[in-house]
Amino acid sequence: MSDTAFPRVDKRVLADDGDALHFCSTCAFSQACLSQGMDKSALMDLHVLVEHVGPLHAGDHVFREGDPFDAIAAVRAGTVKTYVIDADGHEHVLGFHLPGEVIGLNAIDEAHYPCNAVALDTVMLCRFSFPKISVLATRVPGLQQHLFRLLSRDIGNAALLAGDWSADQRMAAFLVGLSRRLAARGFSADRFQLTMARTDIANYLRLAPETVSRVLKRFQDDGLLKVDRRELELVRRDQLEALAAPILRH
Amino acid sequence: MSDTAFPRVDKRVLADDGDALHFCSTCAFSQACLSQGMDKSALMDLHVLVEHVGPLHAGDHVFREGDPFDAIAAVRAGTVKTYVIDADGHEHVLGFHLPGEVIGLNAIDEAHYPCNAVALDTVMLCRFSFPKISVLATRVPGLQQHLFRLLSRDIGNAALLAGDWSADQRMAAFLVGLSRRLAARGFSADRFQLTMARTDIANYLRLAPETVSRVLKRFQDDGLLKVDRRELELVRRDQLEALAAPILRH
DNA sequence: CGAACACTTGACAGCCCTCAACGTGAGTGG
DNA sequence: CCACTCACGTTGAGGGCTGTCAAGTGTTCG
Repeated sequence: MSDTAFPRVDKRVLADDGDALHFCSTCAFSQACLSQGMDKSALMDLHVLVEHVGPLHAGDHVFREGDPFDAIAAVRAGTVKTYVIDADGHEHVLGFHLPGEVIGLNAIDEAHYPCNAVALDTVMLCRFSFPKISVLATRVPGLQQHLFRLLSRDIGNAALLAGDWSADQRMAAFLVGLSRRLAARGFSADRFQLTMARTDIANYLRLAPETVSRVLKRFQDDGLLKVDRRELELVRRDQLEALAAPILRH
Repeated sequence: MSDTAFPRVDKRVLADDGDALHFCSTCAFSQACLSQGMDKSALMDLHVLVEHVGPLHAGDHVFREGDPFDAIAAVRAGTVKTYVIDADGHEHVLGFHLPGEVIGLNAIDEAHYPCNAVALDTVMLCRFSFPKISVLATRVPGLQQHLFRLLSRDIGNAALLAGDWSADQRMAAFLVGLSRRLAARGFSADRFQLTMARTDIANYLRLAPETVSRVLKRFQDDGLLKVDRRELELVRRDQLEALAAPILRH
């Protein structure tokens, strides 16, 4: 049996935060609740539906490839890495998921998780039973629409790094993308911690770890950024944006 | 104004094929209708909803990047290529869409099509207004579930070619994938026509057109396949599958 | 028949991977 | 407090895959 947080029975449930109208302000569904006209009764239904899971610690798995799919989850705190191991034993990182982002959407089709998900630091999750949220979505059009949009967005995101970009472009796009997503959640856009190892970045960008090191060093030598271990400061955001522009497309 | 089939008013509507219970046997939604327990009344609703568009001819656009999104479409016949033009003017092919497959799903999030879609040969489409099919999906859980699965599947597909695979692996995965999809629609798995140019394949696999030529030639010299212009025969499917295995993953 | 286009073939170079060695910081036990 | 260990990260040298450039061939269409 996989030692994951989802299939296990003894998941830790925290029910102490938020009331019916203001719970999960950092949640991926809060915007849907507030803006798409979800009424008080629907909000209560979603509140009852959610299970708060965590804290998970670095190295803990949320789910593993092949686990039966029964729930999606919104990251509330920390970073989750999704990845697969290919036939040659090499790791491919599919994505890093920050607070407010949803994992598990790519499992709907096959009814099994097609990848692994692991916590990179201390992670808190909101778990949504997919059968239950689907039923709720039929009664709450705003929620259905939000799910459609989340799924649609992931299609675009998955295609972003598929191009044959240079190592510099990939690294710039990664850093700028990270910065934008952090900023959207209220974190600093110019100074932040890399929660993942160089090897993880390399496996995400499809580069060798050595190349990641070299590019970061060159970016620093060129004054584009300052990097100290996993501490990062974007100095010349404009130049990084310019490098990343063909990938991020806006 | 874009000269596309969707936004235009004068789309050709064909209502001559199929009755209420058997229409669109090649349609991407037929499985949903039949297997997910869609009742007769729901089927009628879907029948009323669909608009048959076409025939489009090679070079005709279904939609263009930036067009306002209002509908998804199932390919009924022919091949549709989706692509974007990057800041440097280079074309990136996002995918080739065969009969039974759905285009436009990646447009839901931004409410505008994020890419272009063009017919590679004579194409017939089933157009579904997205607002309307969404409403119908709230009444027909099987349809909602089918839409979720279609979206989820595209996330996985978009990630397939993202790895740093060799030219041989990419080409093998492309051919095997094409063969499987054609076979699933009742076409021959071992002999088929490439409906796209070498350049299109190259822009899809992120290779140079010259590399596509060279790999195809080498595959032919090694007895893996026979290729004559756009006519293709897979001779050693097992070896191609082996090459593609790490990418296709099953 | 000529032009445009798609495709093929060849020579060469560059980017990045591989392999190897070294440096560094955190945690551990003495 | 210090030596040790180990994972992580950096730096250097060399080579292979594939892109680029160029020229040539074949086909379609006006």
